[in-house]
Amino acid sequence: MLTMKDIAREAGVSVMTVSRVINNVPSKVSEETRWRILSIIKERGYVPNSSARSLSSRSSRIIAVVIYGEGNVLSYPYNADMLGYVNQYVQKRGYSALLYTGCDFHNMTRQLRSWDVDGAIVWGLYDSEFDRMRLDNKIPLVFTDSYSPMRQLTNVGIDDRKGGELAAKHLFGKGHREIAFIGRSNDSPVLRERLHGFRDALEKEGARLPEDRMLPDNPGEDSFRSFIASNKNVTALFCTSDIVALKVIVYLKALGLRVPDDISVMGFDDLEMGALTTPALTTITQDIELKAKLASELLFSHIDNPDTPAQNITLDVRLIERESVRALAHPKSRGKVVTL
Amino acid sequence: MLTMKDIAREAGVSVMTVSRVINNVPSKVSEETRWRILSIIKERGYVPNSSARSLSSRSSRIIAVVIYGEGNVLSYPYNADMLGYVNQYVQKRGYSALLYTGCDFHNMTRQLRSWDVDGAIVWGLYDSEFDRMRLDNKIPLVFTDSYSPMRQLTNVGIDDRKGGELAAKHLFGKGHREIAFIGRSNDSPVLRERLHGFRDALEKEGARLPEDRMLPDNPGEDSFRSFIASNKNVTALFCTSDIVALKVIVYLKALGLRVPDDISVMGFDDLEMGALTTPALTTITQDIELKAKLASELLFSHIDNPDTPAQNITLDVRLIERESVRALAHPKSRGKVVTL
DNA sequence: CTGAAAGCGCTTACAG
DNA sequence: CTGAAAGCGCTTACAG
Repeated sequence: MLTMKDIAREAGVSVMTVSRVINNVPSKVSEETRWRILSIIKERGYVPNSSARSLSSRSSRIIAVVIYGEGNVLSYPYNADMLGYVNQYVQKRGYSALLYTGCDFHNMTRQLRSWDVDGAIVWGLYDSEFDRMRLDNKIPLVFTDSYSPMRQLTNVGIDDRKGGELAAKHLFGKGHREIAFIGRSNDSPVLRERLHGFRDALEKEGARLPEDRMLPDNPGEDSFRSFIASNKNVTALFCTSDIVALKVIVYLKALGLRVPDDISVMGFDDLEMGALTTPALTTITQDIELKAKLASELLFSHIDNPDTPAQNITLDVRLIERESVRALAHPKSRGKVVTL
Repeated sequence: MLTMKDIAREAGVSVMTVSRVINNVPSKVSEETRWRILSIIKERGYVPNSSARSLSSRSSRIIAVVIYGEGNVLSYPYNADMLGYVNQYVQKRGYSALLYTGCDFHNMTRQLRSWDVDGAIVWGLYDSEFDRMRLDNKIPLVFTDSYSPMRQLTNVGIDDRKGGELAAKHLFGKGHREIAFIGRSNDSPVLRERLHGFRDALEKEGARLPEDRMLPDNPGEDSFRSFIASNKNVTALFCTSDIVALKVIVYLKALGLRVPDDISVMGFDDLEMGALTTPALTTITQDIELKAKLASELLFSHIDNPDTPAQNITLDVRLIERESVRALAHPKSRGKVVTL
């Protein structure tokens, strides 16, 4: 391996001078020696050793991206998109991204510590886990979509409650009164917020969302089928993710129900694929790239200046109307009534 | 930061003994001291510093995952899926995954060298780049989907040619004679193979694929529109990726053409979303998880034993018939002829 | 079974 | 503008 010492010897200087040139310490090396050293470095293809650098400077220039979840979390397009954008910002700043996925909390913390990462961007956990994560690590942490009540936590989220409201108002405005919610969860504060926004807006309009009109986050085909069978007058479904919405549409098709002619379906996330399906999905959109950008920028400002105050940013959401929700001529009617 | 020295002092031993316990050097430490040291480590939450370890042992236990491409490469589900699986295998082996995406060849090589990665899994490049990548780096490299003619290159790919053949036979078998190919590329050997397999099989059946029946990999809506306008008797399209197939279906819909009633469409990749659309996509499937697994295993066997011979593995592909291809009653007819 | 010494490739802090 | 010394936290190689 080519080391700084080799470059120094060839240039006839000490390693310190080479180090200064590499780290661009301003006006501490004469232009002439700087140039000479630079050309030797280039010629030899010398690359400084990051481990040595990390060890002596106590800064690894590594950012960990932690996605908490089971199985292949990247097969969920939202996670993949986020990671892709975050990684771009991390690289642009000259840092390296270390990927960690899984549910092994202990192992995760070990990784962050052993590599002495300069910071981490984290998502996929629930409240208490976020907190534990913060307490276990003294490095700058930026969370995404956390609803932890803890103070001093830097987070970038979206207005999940408003997303739920927008969905409710849209469906109601299209004449729907008998509506079901697919995405009930006791664990996920994100889904809880979407539910509350949705239910409150519905009640404000004079409609209701009883307990038996809710299905869990990712229902199997069987439970979905019996749900539909016992809720024959439901005319619209709000799913808290696009993936679930698309699955539900497939289930409905198997039941002989057409979307949106027989029943309307809404999603949440605005994944690219939602625009490519038939019918194209009406959904709630969030700006994933902006979220990734802000999370990265917040992290770097904490790294550059540890006194940066904690911030909790909430990004706006918007409704994207496409084709999967139909305007109801006669509220309360479902069935093969074609309205064109 | 807590160091080995701290643990050693507290246990009343030298750092060497602590090191031996941590690295599980067999039967070199008495059970009693081992146990004492272990409990102190646990109690204090000591985690060895990976940079120091890497520096002195000349093994970083880092695997780089390099995805060559512009923009957010992870918004393409295939890349995301692969990365997710590879990362799982890397973590399972106790290694860390460093992610590198982009097109900056020079920068990429610097990263691999500066972190002294133990190996890398690479995809997304074209032939000559694969070769340069190999020559520039002396670390174990496993490629994916490379058609580099170079010897001594370890690669896991799929039978792209057979994929093209399967598509051609399927469309022909369904009565299609006037068929177009969407995925022409001068750069990508993968697409070239799919084309050759497709065209050869078509010609063997007695059909033809003239030059003006081909469109580039990711055609814009305008060029696609004029292509369709000037090829009115085409009854089926074979797209070399599912994403393109789904986009094409949207374009067709905008033109008032229904899939598969008016025109049939096939994809390639078998992305999860292809099963969730209407019509569900008929496509060529590959086992991404297996590809990731084999690539990881090959890499680790090269890391563990540098004398492992280079291998080039080709995985099989299969046709998945869903709904986007229609059986033609009367070959050469296109239009609003409903056949039910 | 255990330890003292040297060294991995850098940077920090000090001196000139 | 330049350099000699010390040290970052480990492991390797040797000695006992």
